[in-house]
Amino acid sequence: MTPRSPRPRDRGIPEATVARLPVYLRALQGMAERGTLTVSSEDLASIAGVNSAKLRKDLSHLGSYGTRGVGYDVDYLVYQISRELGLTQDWTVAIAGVGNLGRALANYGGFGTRGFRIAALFDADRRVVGDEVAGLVVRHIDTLEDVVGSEGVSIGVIATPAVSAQGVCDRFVEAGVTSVLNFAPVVLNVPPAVDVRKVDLSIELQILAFHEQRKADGQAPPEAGWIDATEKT
Amino acid sequence: MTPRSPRPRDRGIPEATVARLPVYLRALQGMAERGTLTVSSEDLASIAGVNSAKLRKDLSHLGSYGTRGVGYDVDYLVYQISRELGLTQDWTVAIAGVGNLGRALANYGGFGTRGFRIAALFDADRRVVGDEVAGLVVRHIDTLEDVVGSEGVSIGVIATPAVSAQGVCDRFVEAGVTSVLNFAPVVLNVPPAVDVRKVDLSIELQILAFHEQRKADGQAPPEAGWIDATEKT
DNA sequence: ACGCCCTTGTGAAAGTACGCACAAAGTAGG
DNA sequence: CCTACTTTGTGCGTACTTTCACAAGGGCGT
Repeated sequence: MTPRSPRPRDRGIPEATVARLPVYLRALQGMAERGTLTVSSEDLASIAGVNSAKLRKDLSHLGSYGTRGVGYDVDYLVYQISRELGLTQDWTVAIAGVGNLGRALANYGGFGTRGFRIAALFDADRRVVGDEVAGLVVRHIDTLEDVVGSEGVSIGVIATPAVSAQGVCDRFVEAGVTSVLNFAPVVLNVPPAVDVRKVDLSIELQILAFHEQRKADGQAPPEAGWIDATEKT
Repeated sequence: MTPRSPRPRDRGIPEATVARLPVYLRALQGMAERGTLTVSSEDLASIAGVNSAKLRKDLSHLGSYGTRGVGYDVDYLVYQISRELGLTQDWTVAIAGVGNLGRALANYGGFGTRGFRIAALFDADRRVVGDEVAGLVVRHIDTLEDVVGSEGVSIGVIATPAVSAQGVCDRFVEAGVTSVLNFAPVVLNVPPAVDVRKVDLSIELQILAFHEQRKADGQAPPEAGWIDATEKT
């Protein structure tokens, strides 16, 4: 059954909306810094690069925070979106893998303007362990369980080589981490209660290549064509 | 109008499918290296972390490359997906911004197992210009136009600070680049003929935080609740 | 050559997402 | 107070995506 959940408001915000809220938030924070007090859906949408109707529908999922004829109060909207995204509390993050990517992440100042605290950096390479990166001492990966437990890490970032990723992920999960951000080019296996998001540099490039090829196809005369192996060897 | 496009095959592959093809490709390349000859949609789907019906429908957009009762020939499928993604030709890439992230990208060996050639690295900081990174000498950003032209760069990667991103993007576009991969946390403005893809580290973390909060909400008793500013000041 | 079994390819249904267009609601000016 | 103007919030049609379920096709053993 469960005809109506007993919750006051239907908290079912669409995934697509959730993915755009951080974009709106960043745009709004920029406006707030510049002293803008209110903004219309039209203006904010144009800055965020989306359709204004979509923006309004997205925001309507959080509640009716706009004023008709005027627009949205910038500061208030920043607060509401932050709250919805869970940025009014601090999340503790640990990064595994201190190569160039791990360093880039560790130094990514402010990390989305507050909300995230990097508590630890891990690496398996003894030559790196002990180094100071972004104000933190790199720890050996074997201390992962201890540190995750004592620091209360809830988000694990994997910036290791592909072969180590699943192993590190398992250790994160075992230690109690329930969200993982994966930069390694592998599909991670996790229990259903754990969220994984993947960022894959080469996948993005390949998608661009696909569209790039399309453009070239359209402009070139249809003669050439691909050398198509009709035979399977 | 335009009831049927005059093209031989309907080349309209859904965006959602294109985004998954690189994942399948990587899984298949791994199998090929391990000597696997054929694979069923069920098995490949499970490795790629998707539903098997979805996998089959995705592949069906490329053509009927499977054999009923048997599965797909791994090598053949690798070739077909590569071809569709445009990886049978080489794409020339330039990276702007040689901080930690730019270095990580430059050193990302093989870059999706061939298909992409990094032709140049640019930076505005004279202390970095002249350094050798990943076998390339870092050039000053002011040589961007010359190099993009002479090297035939078609994909530009932006790994600069946010403030410089739009400027660098404009220069890329002006120099003839038609695809941009943006790692800076800004929304880029480009002409319609240019493709932009965005990778944003902090957005991904914020999405994770949202879901993390959800989990916490469900488990905690409904008492606490947020301190909700009912008044708009 | 036949029939069984396996796996693909796809029609159809269900679920999401998008964007137009407009009524509702608020401001501002007289 | 009333009218004109602005901008939100949303109902609705359309398009895309996912998933189910099964008929069609092909290999393999006998």
